[in-house]
Amino acid sequence: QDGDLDHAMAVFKDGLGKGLKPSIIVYNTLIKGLSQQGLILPALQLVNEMAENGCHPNIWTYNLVINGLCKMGCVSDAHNLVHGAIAKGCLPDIFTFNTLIDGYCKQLKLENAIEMINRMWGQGVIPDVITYNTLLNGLCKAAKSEEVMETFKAMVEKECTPNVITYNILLESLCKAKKVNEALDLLVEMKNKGLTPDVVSFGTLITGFCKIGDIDGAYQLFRRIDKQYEVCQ
RNA sequence: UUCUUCUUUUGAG
Repeated sequence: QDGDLDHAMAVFKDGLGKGLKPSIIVYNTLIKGLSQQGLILPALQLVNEMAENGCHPNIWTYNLVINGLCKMGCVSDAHNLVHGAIAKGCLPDIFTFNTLIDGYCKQLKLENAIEMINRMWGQGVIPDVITYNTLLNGLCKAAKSEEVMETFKAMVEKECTPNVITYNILLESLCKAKKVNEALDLLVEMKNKGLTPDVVSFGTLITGFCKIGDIDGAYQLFRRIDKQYEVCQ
């Protein structure tokens, strides 16, 4: 977790040398660390070796490497690894799909992202709030504000309940389209839905007001943060 | 007593 993989690997090898049997959790932890640092080949090497020590990679194991690849922007490699996982009997789960969808969205390959969502339905994996948030964020970053709102409606129709992160993305999308007043309305709407705007909600709005040069509006929002915390405490 | 996925804000050019 601190990113000190050299140390972690040293301890791991030391344990192996002393005849200790690693658990799959130990493997997954190491694979996560390696993958997050972009050390994909060493990570895959562990994936290949672990069976020898009685630990068979599970879908979590593959998800960690898939995530590492996606975060590096190597989404097609990630997609290939999904097929590798399937070949080893590990079926993609909601995490696999959400990770890949985020990878495509971060590359603004939105058609690919949407295609993955369709494929999820086909495989009986139901898109969840994270799936929709991920796609909404991709559409937002691509400045497709109309499609953001359409997708938001679609998720509600599919009985997927938006959370604070959903609204934060919508707020950013509206701010990006310079529709700050609609964003303020949305702040009210989220409260009506029982959701409490958080520090990201306000930060997003304040940035939006600043970008259109409305410093007074930004400052008023800033002062509202204090009020909200007074209510909470 | 969590091994995996989603949101805002930064600098330089």
